[in-house]
Amino acid sequence: MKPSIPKGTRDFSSSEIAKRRFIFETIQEVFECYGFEPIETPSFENSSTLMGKYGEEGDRLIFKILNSGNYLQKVTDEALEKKDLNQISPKISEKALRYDLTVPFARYVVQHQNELVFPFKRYQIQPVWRADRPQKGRFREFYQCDADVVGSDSLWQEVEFVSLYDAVFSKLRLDDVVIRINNRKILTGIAELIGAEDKLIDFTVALDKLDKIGREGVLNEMRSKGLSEEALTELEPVFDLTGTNLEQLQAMESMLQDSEIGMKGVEELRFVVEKLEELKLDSARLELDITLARGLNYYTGAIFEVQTDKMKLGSIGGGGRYDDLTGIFGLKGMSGVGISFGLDRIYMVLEELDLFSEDVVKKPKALFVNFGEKEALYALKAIQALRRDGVRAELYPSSAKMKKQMNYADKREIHFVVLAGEEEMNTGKFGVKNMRTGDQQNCNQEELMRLLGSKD
RNA sequence: GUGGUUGUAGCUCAGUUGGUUAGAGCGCUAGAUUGUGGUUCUAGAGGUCGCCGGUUCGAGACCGGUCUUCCACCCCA
Repeated sequence: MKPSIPKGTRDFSSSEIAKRRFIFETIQEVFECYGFEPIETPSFENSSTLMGKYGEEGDRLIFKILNSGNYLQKVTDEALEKKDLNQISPKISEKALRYDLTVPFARYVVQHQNELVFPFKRYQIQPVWRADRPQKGRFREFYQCDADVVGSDSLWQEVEFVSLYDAVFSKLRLDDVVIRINNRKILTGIAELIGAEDKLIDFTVALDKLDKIGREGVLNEMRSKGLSEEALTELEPVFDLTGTNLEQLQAMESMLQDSEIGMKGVEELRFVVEKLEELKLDSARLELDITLARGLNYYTGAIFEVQTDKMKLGSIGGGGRYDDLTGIFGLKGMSGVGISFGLDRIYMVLEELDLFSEDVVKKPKALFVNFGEKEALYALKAIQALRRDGVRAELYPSSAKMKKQMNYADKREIHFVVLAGEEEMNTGKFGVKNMRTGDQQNCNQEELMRLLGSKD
């Protein structure tokens, strides 16, 4: 049997782990700096918790877990005969793998509402699974790093999240990141204005594709979804928006005069944009984009999407406000807003741009050559002392040929090889070879500690 | 879910209109070098050609199916 792993999953080498950890730690540090506290939820939930929360498309992409035991027991012969999946699926599968972190979080908030202090700020860094077809930057198992606040409808939270995005990407030295921002209320307002409220989802999904399929493409898609020519004509000004964020908002304001919800959206966006102009971003750019829609249908206010033009890849982060996410689990009137970082895509970008510094990968500092039982014991005494000082040191496990041991050190890129044979033992010395320069010197244990204990 | 693409040694890949025993580079193991890695030289090991079926006297090559890789769409981080 040829060993393999499932489609869309990956093994990680130690150097990849080191780099991934660096990203995790950076994000985690910033999350905590902004006052978020960690939680974790199970990797699988009851199907009923997840199903129906991500739209029809989402349901298809949820990994369902087959019941244990005789999972066909509850299925009627009739349903089986007809191969009626909608009937069979819920009977044979009652659990499903986590599809994102937001819905489990909503469940968590409702379930633990009495123990939480609101506004509740949590972050969560865990893998999620999607039964998607893998392609560039798209995996079936990947990590999301989420931070959300529930129990506050303050727009300052939106301001904080944009600032948080900026802080993380600045720390990762990934500059020229674009944070696109929009507000669902504006989209609703536009739909209202052109008389397409009932087709809000189709409308926003089509509009979102503007940069991909162009103006005509968008109009065609809207036509095919049943929007009237009249509506499309009224939409024209949206495509012609230009100028700064505030100028565009100005234009939207005059356009949405007759839509109460639209005006609310403009007002909200203006608040966020204005405050961030005062506060200044470090390296990211905040860009108002009226065409930004994002598929998830629970967003009701601000929506964010983070992209980098340094690499052709989907978004590396996204988020938004949802006024009633916990409502479906029975807790009404709880507004939440949150953002997510796509770790795996950020990794790809940093790798592509060669932004990982070399020292994220921790190599052992010293390998002691094994010359035999007595010498090995002598070496291990020094190794123990080094380890107490936090120096990564080890002994070659067997007294193999010198060439083999040296070769081993070389391949693992170990900085120093320490040689202590009979002669060194008798004089209490150690031969230390620097594998990068090839220099070799004799020293006593004290000097050895100083040499290997130093930075690099 | 739709369309395309890929699969030959551990890795990267050659392999002619179908024709004997399927190759190269790198890597690996050993030796040259019994206390010194990288460089060099020599020798060696390593392949049911993704899998199943079909066409043929004969298939790594052609046909069908299936799995896999990567890419695009849908959708998304």
